Amino acid sequence: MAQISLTFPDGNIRQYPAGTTAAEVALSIAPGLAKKAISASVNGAHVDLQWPITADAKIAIHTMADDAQALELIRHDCAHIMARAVQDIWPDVKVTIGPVRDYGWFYDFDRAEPFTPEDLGAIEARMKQIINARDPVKTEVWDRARAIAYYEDRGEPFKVELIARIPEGEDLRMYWHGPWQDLCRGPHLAHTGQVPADAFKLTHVAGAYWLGDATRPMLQRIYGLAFKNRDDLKAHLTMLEEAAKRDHRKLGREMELFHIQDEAPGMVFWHPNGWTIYRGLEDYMRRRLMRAGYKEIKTPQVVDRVLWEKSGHWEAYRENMFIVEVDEDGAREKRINALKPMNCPCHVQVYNQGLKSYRDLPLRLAEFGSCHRYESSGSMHGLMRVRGFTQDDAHIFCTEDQIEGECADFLGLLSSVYRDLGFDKFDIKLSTRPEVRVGSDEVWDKAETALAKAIEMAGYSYTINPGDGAFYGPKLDFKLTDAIGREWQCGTFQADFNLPVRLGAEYVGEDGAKHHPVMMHRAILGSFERFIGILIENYAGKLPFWLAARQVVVASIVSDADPYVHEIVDALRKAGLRAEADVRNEKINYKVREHSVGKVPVILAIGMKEVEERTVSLRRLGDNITTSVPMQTAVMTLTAESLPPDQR
RNA sequence: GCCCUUAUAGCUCAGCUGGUAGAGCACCUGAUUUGUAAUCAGGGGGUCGGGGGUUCGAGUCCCUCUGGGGGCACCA
Repeated sequence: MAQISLTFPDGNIRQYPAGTTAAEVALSIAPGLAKKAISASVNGAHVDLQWPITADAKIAIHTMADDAQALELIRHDCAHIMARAVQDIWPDVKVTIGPVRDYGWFYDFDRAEPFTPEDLGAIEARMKQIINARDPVKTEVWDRARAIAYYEDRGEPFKVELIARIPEGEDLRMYWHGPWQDLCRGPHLAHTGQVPADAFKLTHVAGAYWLGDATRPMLQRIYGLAFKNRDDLKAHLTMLEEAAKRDHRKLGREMELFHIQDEAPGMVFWHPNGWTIYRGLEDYMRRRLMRAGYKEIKTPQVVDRVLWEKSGHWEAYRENMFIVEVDEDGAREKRINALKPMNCPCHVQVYNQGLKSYRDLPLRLAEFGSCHRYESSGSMHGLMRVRGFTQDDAHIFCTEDQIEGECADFLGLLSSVYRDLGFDKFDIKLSTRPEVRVGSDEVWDKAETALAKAIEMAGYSYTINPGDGAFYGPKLDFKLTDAIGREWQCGTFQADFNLPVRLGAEYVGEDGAKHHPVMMHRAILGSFERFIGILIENYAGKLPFWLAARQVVVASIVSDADPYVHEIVDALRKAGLRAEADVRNEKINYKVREHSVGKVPVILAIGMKEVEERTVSLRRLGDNITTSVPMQTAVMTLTAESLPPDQR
């Protein structure tokens, strides 16, 4: 039998007969390792222990100590065990697919009746029985005809369709968890008992389209979570509870920031507190943009459909536009307008006023543009996805040669803004030319290279999404990471070779001829609504002092202190701080609690001692220590702290 | 838009198998002048998201519309 040589992580090389399994390799090293082994990596591919190794390779044996591999196997086996449990209980349910995802897995089933929460309990119980049975996991490679015949015979049409979608020449692997069988590319654990019986949980049921295609049947998806041990599961559940406490919809109500009501779904009613935050953020962005050489403009919200037809939006996005009809006296036809879904066509109109020279470029037009999009009912979510929103939008009209410089400047601005707002980490994704596109290959080459080069020069790394660019140009997407590790796509920088041509934007070049500029669409926050939602969740409502709606509450302890309380509030307000007096007839405990719950960063408590000494008792949110400071010192300190980051 | 689910006082929630609604907080009034996360007492407040139906009778069952939530699809 032919020999193969396997290279271990420590550099050791050993010879084995071809077809040796990873289990046999582990046993050849040490019986202890064989016992602990759960899977192996062969040339970087994660495979199960039964996998025959047929050629020279690098190999690593994994144990439960290898988190990434262990969790993948546990979650993947959970998916199979759950599917088996479901078919044990309801034999007529059809199975489809069940991948590992996030902190667990899901599995999609075809079943006439949806699963109920009680069903989940029954499934969990059955899963535990399967785990405790320690059923062996077996695998075999089947040929297509046999696999198709098998599934047709068993009445599993989704599996038959899956097989048809697997490329010819690729092995079809069958897995058995005890008597239950599933088509799967693996890898899996050696027996069901290796899945910790107390470290998984079925969380919820949801509908999901077969193959993610809205024209295909809707399946019943069950989501589950799985970890290596009970404590990890508990820690994750606790984390989820913590995340729920940060929910901006909940905090938005508690902190009296905004509300949304039935008569205007997806539209925000900003309350005084919320609007203060909004304005703070807008003022900050305006200063940053002005400093970076942008010119602010304001364009109409209601625009005749003619413009949207010219820009191409009418054809592509009419379904998602709010239409405004006007019945003008004597007019044969109603005039049809649309609420603008985006600002760019209007910005081109501003650009088009007056003849532009190459000397005018780059021209950076910014707008806090109020846009409306008729988002589908199921997609709306608090502030995160709304129908009426305001972008920190701008369009840079420039030449192809200026793309790189503009991109570099934009990167500098974006990273600085994110840092100021408390986000130190963000990822960049470069999406390159799709199959269907406008513009010559030379222009695409130039633009893609310019974007990549600008990122590299700035010292950032990026990933490429090949073919994911818009038809009109390549783009960068920026995803920031929040305090609890969630990612939010906010910033974007997109080249557009199309719209300037469609809407006739031109400039006179050095050569005296007319050219179309490139238009760079760009945003840093994305939408103010959504970004404020992200800020609230990132800070769990405890916004930085400069953004907090109510910065200071001055609370009296006895009513004899009221005049002094008002004097302090006046002094703070005169210094530009957002301060309020609380002279209600309540105990200081009550006031401290209420304003702490309301996330007020600073509470000044005032009793007779403070009145006599002309001091304040200062307490910061989250601390339960108080310090006694002279009133004037407190005003000065807090004033300094209240400066936005760009003004310090 | 699709699947599931949900909609009871300002908020959070209770209301068994159908017989015309309760609690805590909030609010108002009074007492209390209080030292850093909820002082005590009293009071007002909802016809149960809208519409339709079944029934002698519906918050409670059915249909439908609207909104919310969890996902899927969508996201210029």
